[in-house]
Amino acid sequence: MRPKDETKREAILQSAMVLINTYGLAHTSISKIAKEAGVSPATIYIYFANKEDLLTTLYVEVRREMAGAILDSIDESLEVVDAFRLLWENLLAYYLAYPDHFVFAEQFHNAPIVDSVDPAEVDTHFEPYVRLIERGQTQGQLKNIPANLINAFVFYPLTELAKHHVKEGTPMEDDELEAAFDCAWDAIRA
Amino acid sequence: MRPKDETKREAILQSAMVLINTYGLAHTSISKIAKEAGVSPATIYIYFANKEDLLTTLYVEVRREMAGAILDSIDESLEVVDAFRLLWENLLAYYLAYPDHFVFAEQFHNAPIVDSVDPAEVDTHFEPYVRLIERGQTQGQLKNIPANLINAFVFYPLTELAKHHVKEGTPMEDDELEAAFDCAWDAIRA
Amino acid sequence: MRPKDETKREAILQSAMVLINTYGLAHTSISKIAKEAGVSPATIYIYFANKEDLLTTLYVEVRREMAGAILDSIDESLEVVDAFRLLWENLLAYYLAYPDHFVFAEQFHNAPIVDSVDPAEVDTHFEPYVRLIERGQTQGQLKNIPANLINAFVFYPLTELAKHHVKEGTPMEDDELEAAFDCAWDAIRA
Amino acid sequence: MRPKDETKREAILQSAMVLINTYGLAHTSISKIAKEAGVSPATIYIYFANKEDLLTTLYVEVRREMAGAILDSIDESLEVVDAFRLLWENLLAYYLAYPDHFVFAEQFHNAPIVDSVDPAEVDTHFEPYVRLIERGQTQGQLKNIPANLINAFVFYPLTELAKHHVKEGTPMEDDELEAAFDCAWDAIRA
DNA sequence: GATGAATGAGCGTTCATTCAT
DNA sequence: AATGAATGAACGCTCATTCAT
Repeated sequence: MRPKDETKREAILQSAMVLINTYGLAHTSISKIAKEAGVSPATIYIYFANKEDLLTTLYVEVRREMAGAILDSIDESLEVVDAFRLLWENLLAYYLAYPDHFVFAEQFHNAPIVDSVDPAEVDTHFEPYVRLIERGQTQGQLKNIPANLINAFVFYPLTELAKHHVKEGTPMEDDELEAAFDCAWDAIRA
Repeated sequence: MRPKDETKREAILQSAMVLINTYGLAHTSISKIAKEAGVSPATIYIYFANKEDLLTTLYVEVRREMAGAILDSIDESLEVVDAFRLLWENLLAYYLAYPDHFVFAEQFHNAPIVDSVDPAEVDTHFEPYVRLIERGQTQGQLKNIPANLINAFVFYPLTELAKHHVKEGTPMEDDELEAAFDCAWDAIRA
Repeated sequence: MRPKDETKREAILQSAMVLINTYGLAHTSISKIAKEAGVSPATIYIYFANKEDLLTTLYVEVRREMAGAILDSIDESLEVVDAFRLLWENLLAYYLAYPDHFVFAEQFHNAPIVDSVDPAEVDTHFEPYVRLIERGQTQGQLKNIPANLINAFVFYPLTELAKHHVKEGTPMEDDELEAAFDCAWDAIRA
Repeated sequence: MRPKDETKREAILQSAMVLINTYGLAHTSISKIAKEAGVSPATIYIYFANKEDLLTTLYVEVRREMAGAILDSIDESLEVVDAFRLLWENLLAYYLAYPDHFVFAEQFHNAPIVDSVDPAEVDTHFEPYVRLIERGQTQGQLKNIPANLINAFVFYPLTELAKHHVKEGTPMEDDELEAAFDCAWDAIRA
């Protein structure tokens, strides 16, 4: 049977994310999530098979949303550098709108539990990004290096910057964003 | 009276790190650490005030060791680019020798518990690195951008690469290292 | 959902009282209470916030029951001496029926934990007794002394006698009861 | 071998009493007593066989001191009523000087652990008191009732009054003492 | 005699999960 | 679908006691 109340499901996921960001995976229990979401602990088991399922589902959905927000406006007609630039700005806009998503994704990504997520489930959504890199390399605009290296100089530095500003509660200034993009682009351009 | 057994303290810290890397902060309990270390749970409380103290102590010590291994051979007589290059190689050597340290530090760094560590306790040990950046900027070899930006393009990408290879169990090839350094240097050089 | 099982709550309170009377406050743990009551330790926390809440609740309920049993039949139409005599007999009957209550109340009353009970919660139920003393003093049948002094010569001696007989397992003979009442009345009468 | 440092033994007993009066038997551990007394937990086991031995020893010594302070000045040349009056004043003086002793003795006396004390060890010291009662009864000044009844109207009421004033931190006024003695004497005199 | 180190057992409490309604 | 009741297992931590010096 299909669950009735979609808002309840969302409340559970959202509460889990907030608690995990605030107190950590280790101190976030089902009953606390239930209380925060305003439902019974038992209700959570109607929407998710168990705690791990809840957490990994949350991670996959967050990653999917992030990928969509960042990549949806990227298309093959754009110059590679402009595509990267757009991607960069999308990422920034997203982090401003949903800082929680970044913080959660980073925590989860660095915990062993991430291994219980099928990488394909996440990777699929980043497919346009992979194609962008391939195009940049074929066209000679990007260094001819493994994709994960490109990754390491595009996503992680910005993610790190974003996290830093979220934590400090300070906004990211335009010129810092500009400088950061220059660094990233210098790092990977041919 | 019996003197404190320093090897016991080390066994506790080491066991904690291994378990946290394997099962995560959330699934690493005092009694599991004790069992892994071959001591009684009560013994842990002779060496550490409580679980948080144990974890933060572990983090600070790991960071200190990392800083030492990476920075000790850096001195002011080196050209800036050579200093960065040396630092890069030190980092790689360290990660090959102590991959656990990287994995643990990343997990801890991305969990909320990191906020209970006094940043100064960690930052002090990276002071030589900060001075290196300043020198590079005064001498015009580095971009004139905030230190945390430089950071974001030097440490995090390599850390990320290192983590990736640790997880996959694959070695990092010389040419990948070379390519990665080129990216990093291109990112930050003036 | 399942409704709360009131018999379970009672079993917990009763088990706590029995164990405390037998082994003392210091040696009565939640898990022992749970075992004695035939429930899980966790179940106790459905009915009580924590151990202290369980103990103080037990004390207040015991005191309330004692007050009811002793004072309910006292009314203002009785002569003061007859009222005291009736109270005396009620007390005796109650101690014969529920010796555990006396023993527990005394142990609790003499332990520092009693300070965490709001005195008002207990005192309210002894209000008729306070009024009886006031009446006896206004009518000139009782000595004009503070209420706690009257108390000290009415309740505590009998309580002590009752405890003594409970402990020894001997019954209180009619003539001892008679003699005891005479002492008490001689102590407080004008 | 005889323990060397008598002050250490006293410090342990005194610390135990203070902690038990403040936090209760249930929350007073050997290691807390040791810390309060400024010794090692292991040292306590040089002076006492185990925790129970420490506690019962403390109780017996407190009772002995109380008996001595109260009864030493009583001798057979005194009129019975004067003897009771003197005893009364001694008791008051003692409670003013050592309120802790009263509070501890009452707590211990009402806990099941008291059963592990040989009553004879305590009763011996109250022998003069028992003889006083016998004399009073033979001479016809006291009611002809069991000794424990006399007890119940002499010691417990005053003890209760004393405890009350200790807890409230208020002094006992002369006239209250006077009134209390009158009550007690009226209770037991022939 | 005196100590701090060391411990297995137990503490009060919360956990993830299931049950009964 | 949704709930609060219920639980055995596990949590972080402290216990009374002993060990090694």
